[in-house]
Amino acid sequence: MNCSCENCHIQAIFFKSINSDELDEFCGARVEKIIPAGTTFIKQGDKIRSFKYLKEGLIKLHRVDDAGNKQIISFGTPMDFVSIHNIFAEETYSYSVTALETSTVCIFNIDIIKRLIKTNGEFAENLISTKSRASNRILSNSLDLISKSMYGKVASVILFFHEKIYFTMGFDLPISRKEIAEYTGLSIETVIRVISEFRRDGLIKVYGKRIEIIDKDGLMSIYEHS
Amino acid sequence: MNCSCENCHIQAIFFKSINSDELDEFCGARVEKIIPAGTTFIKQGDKIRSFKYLKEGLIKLHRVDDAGNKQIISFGTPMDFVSIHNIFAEETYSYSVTALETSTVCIFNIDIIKRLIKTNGEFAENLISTKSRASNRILSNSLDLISKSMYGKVASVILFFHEKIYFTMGFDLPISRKEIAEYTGLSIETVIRVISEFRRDGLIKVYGKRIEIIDKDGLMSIYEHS
DNA sequence: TCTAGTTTATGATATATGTCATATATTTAC
DNA sequence: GTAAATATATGACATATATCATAAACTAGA
Repeated sequence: MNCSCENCHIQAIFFKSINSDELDEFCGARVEKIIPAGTTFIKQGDKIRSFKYLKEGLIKLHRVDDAGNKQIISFGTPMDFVSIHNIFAEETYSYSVTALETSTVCIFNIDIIKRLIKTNGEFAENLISTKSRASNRILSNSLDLISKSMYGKVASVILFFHEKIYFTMGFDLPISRKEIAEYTGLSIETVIRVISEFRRDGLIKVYGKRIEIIDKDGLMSIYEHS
Repeated sequence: MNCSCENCHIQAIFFKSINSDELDEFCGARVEKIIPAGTTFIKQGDKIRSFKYLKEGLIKLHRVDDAGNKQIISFGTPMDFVSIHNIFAEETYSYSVTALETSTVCIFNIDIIKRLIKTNGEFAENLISTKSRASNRILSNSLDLISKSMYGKVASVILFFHEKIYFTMGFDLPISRKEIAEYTGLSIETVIRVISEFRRDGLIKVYGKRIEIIDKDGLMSIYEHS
């Protein structure tokens, strides 16, 4: 068992600073796990016992806030290092992680990561950069939502899946209207109504979860001008 | 010039891992600067040339988003390390920093920090923890705002300054109604109206910027139940 | 195949929030 | 100290958004 997977972003981005001895130690303790869509494989409140990396698939970060409201924090692709947001700050996870599509997760020994930080300065620097960029991205998306109207919020979700995940004009939304509501802070009915309005205005076509973007400039203009 | 300031959080929290030789090198290049209230000492888009730490005072992080809207990201006390959110992720700042009260900032050579990360593993680990906790706090506040009504949003601002900054029932708000609007995503008029309503309902007393909390439980209940 | 549950959808209506107008109070610039 | 700018405040009104009700479409499981 090693880390020689061809498409592994960890290798490309994260461990360019690791020498082959370190890589062997690191990957010797690696476990690869396939997570079926819909499975919650990290639970808010659980003790952090390992370092998890999304090798393939699509996941959502979500939490229950102090008032008991369910809330989606962000959506993640293999470019994101699933468990890095909490791992060095807290003993337990402050969010849950659920697979939206069948996903592959690599599970590493957390002590080896911590030892690497201490012994390999370049690794530490790369980890800090990667972590910073990932959390800046999440924060920026969250801040965007605060100041936008329901149209801007829903447009931002559609554009996110188009521009960051699927890259095509037509795609199947991997989340329900209810999840869009949990992400944007809108009510379900408002989300559905805005989608219907986008459809009536010829911005998108909708067939259940299937979305086809017809007027991308129009959507972007709505997103930008709230 | 050294780092022997008695109340320095950097020493207590951040540099417990630094030996005296490293401390000398680190602090030899330190510059201390007094920032008058209202001064913007980090500007969004500026190249990151130094590592800045808030020794004393109160600051706000703010940005102009892609659509050109002014937005306040968070408020910071000396417990926050001002420039760590961007420093290892980007070449330039993605936010501005302005003093809300007269503040003292310690400015360190950024290359020395980067060298310390590479040569001192414990320092690197402490930096990662500190940074994680700070950005988790900011994100959590931002997520809280997304799902709350105007009452919850304004209550959260009042409770923040009471519980995190001044600790007394009576205090002077360090920000204007307009800034509360920029932080919460509400309009100025809505912020003013909600504050007036809290006053009429006997939750707070208001004399311009002066706030006195009369019914803290009531405020917290509003915050929690939206 | 049927039933129960969930998801999507829409209308009617109530409430929350924004916009525009205006007035007073406060701060800033000269 | 005065004028101009900014901040606070409130009313009237328009628009955005939530809530409640209902129904059709779509799953999941027996």
